[in-house]
Amino acid sequence: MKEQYIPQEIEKKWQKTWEEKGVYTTPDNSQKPKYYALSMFPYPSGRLHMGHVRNYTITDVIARFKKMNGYNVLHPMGWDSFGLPAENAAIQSGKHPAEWTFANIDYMRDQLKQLGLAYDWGREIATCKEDYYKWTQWLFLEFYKAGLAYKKESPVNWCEKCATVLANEQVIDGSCWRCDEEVTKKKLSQWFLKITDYAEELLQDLDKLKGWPEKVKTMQKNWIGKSHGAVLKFKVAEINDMEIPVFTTRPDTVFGVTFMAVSPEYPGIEKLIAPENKQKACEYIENAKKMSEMERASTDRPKTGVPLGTHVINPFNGERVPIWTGDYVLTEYGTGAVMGVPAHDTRDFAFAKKFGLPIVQVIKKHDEPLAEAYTEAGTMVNSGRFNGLGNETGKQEITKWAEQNNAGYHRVQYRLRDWLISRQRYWGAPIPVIYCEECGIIPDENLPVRLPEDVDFKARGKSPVATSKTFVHTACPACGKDARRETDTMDTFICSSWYYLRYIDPKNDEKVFDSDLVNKWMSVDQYVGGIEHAILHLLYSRFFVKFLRDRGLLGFDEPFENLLTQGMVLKDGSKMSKSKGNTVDPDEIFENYGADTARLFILSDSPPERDFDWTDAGAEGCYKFLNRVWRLVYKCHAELDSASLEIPGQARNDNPLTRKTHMIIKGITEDISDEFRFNTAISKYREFVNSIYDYLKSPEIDRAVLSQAIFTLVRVMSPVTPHLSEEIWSEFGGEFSIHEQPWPGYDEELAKAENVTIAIQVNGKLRDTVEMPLNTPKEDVEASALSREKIKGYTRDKQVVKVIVVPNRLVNVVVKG
RNA sequence: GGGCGAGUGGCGAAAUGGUAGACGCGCUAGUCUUAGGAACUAGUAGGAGACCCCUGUGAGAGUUCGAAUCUCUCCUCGCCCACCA
Repeated sequence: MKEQYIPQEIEKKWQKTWEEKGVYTTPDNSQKPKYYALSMFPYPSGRLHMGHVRNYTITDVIARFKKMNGYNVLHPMGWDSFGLPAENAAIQSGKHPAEWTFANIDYMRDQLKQLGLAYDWGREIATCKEDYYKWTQWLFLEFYKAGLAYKKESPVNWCEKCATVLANEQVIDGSCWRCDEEVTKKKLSQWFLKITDYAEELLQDLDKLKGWPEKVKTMQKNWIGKSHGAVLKFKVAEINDMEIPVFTTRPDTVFGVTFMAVSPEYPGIEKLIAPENKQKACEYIENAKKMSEMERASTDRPKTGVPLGTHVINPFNGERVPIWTGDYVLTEYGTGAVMGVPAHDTRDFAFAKKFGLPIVQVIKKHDEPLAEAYTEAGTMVNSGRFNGLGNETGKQEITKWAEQNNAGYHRVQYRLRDWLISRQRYWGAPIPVIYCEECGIIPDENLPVRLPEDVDFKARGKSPVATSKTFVHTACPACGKDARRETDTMDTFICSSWYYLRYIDPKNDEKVFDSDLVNKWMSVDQYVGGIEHAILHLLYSRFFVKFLRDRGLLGFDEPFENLLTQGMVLKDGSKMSKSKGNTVDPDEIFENYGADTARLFILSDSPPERDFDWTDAGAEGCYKFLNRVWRLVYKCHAELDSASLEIPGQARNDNPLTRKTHMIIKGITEDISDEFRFNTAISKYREFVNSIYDYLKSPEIDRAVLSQAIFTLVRVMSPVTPHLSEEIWSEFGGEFSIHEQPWPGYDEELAKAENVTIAIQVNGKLRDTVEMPLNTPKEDVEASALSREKIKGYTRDKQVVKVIVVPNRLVNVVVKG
């Protein structure tokens, strides 16, 4: 054995050997129970960052641990490789997006290999490759055939900088999720997926996801945004046969309506404008259109609006109230119109105050006059026959009356909108449809519909695909006449909504995947990734699985059984970013310390869910620890006995190091299997190393005990530091590979200390401690505690009221006087 | 404005009703050394200091024999959502 720990040498060596021997190739047919460990696959941006390192190390340790615990583990990796940066790089450098993307993939794959990740590379996929996007297109057609993919003209989110539309989920604070440009509204004809058909199930099934963080479930729940209420219909006074339906969650307040407000984009709003209000109203509507999402959405902006000069009739009391338009009313939610109840809605209150509209209180709890909108529960007043009802009962009674009198109906409303999937970009999967003058929209079954090469990447406002001379014009598959292809591509989130299914059957060129095989492997037992995907990717993937189940392709409801959302990697207390100049380059760490140090450190200081602060000193410290382990093994390598490679047996239980060995195995096993507490598991590595060093100082050393301790150490370390462990293991004749050995077991009895320290409290304050054998009977513990000199000092002249004994832990003597 | 999470040494953190600060970083002193940012030994919550002792987990109250942990009120920070009727 070498005296020096040289990670760069041993890591390269073992990476090569593992690959050659196919240690991480996952068989589909195995007697062992399956375990699917999955990291969120990366966008091939150029090189790995520390967030990737953390994500993939966490999953890797889980995968290795499960494998050692007898599972047939599937742990694949691939590339979310369509997307805008490749296209921007093409514009800047003149390289084709594919060239840029594949170069990045090659570099990053190499980095992943250097990290020593146990991937089955035979299952690698890239969403930008034909053999993958062919099936993305096929899935689109499934949606189309099921009537869940449709084209519609509507106001959509537009990012000028990216020159494309965005889904609602991709608009963050009124800005583009990718480039931060302010998002504007544009009216365009676009493709949508009808995710709203699954709103209720997506909401209900959150309850099934016991292994998901509450936080993520809450975020999805809020995003889906289910609310119960009623649609109430108000007739327009001036126009026969025209009515304005409103959605409200507070039908109980309908007697408090003092105005009606419609959004500036309300369909048919022109008809509602009286001639004398025309100029002002049109001006206001025009203005609203020009405003950005950001401005529109701002809550601290004062309410604005103009009266249209027409009125509606309240079906409940026959009152005539004016119709206004105001940009606080959202076009896309509910019916695009609201009934104004200033007394019981804060927004309506602000609106009414500003424009001097009446405020009529109809829900009452106390007798004080209203200084602001009263939104709590109470009793109905000023509400005709409904007076005196509690407002919850009132909601039902009002809705019932509306239904009986054709004035409205109960309604469940969701906030979730359909998923806008068209993108006016090149580097994505083309939407496989053809437009024919005669036949209309015809799905193109001749897949893949390949991306053309003859395009102008600098095209703005339309997809670069549309500039291709060879792509656009085609023959209609139905009638053979001239037709044109759809030139938009799909949102890349479509590609990432099903990739975990393709890993299971990555080479299938007959089908999207073999359903039996997928049903066998799914669902993903442990999914690991960043919280930033809490809504977007995770919601879309759940939707895909439910849809594919309904198409008969899948036999389960949810893709991800357990979800771990890892925290960010920080440096000096803030998020690593190029602009702040506080990034750490994984390559540098590999070069200076090796992958095992990087892996050890990124897991060691914080639990995986929490943010992790990268410090150079901490990385250095982990490197020193691995050197310390190496030195320990080197120091006693002549003593080590390869007959003791097996799991420590029950012999020599009188030896404290044997007990420690069993205790450590138990502790680490529990830390990792319960909640992936790698940080506390790693602290036990150190504790164990310290104990072994201490043992070396004892006058007599038992070779078998020492050997068992050291071989146990490298085995429990092997998921975290695979190279170092393999090296030491093989050095002493351990069977190849250490990663194919079973996880060490332990003996419950031996994993307990012989003696325990019992704390002695008086009135809850610690006063003394006493060593006692494990499981000493209560009476003996009590007697010995009371006989201690120090305790006698506290009980003298006082009355002992009671004595509480917690076995193997403490004694609390309660005294009075 | 709403929702969720967190607040413990100089720092990362342990402990989820039972001895607060495991393990580590940093720091202090020492050993070895030409020297050391290497290794090893000892120490390290604050106060007081030979020992005993007192105080201490954001603030305050409560439940309990016993609270970092449970309950209530408040403060601070972080994240998510946000004119959703």
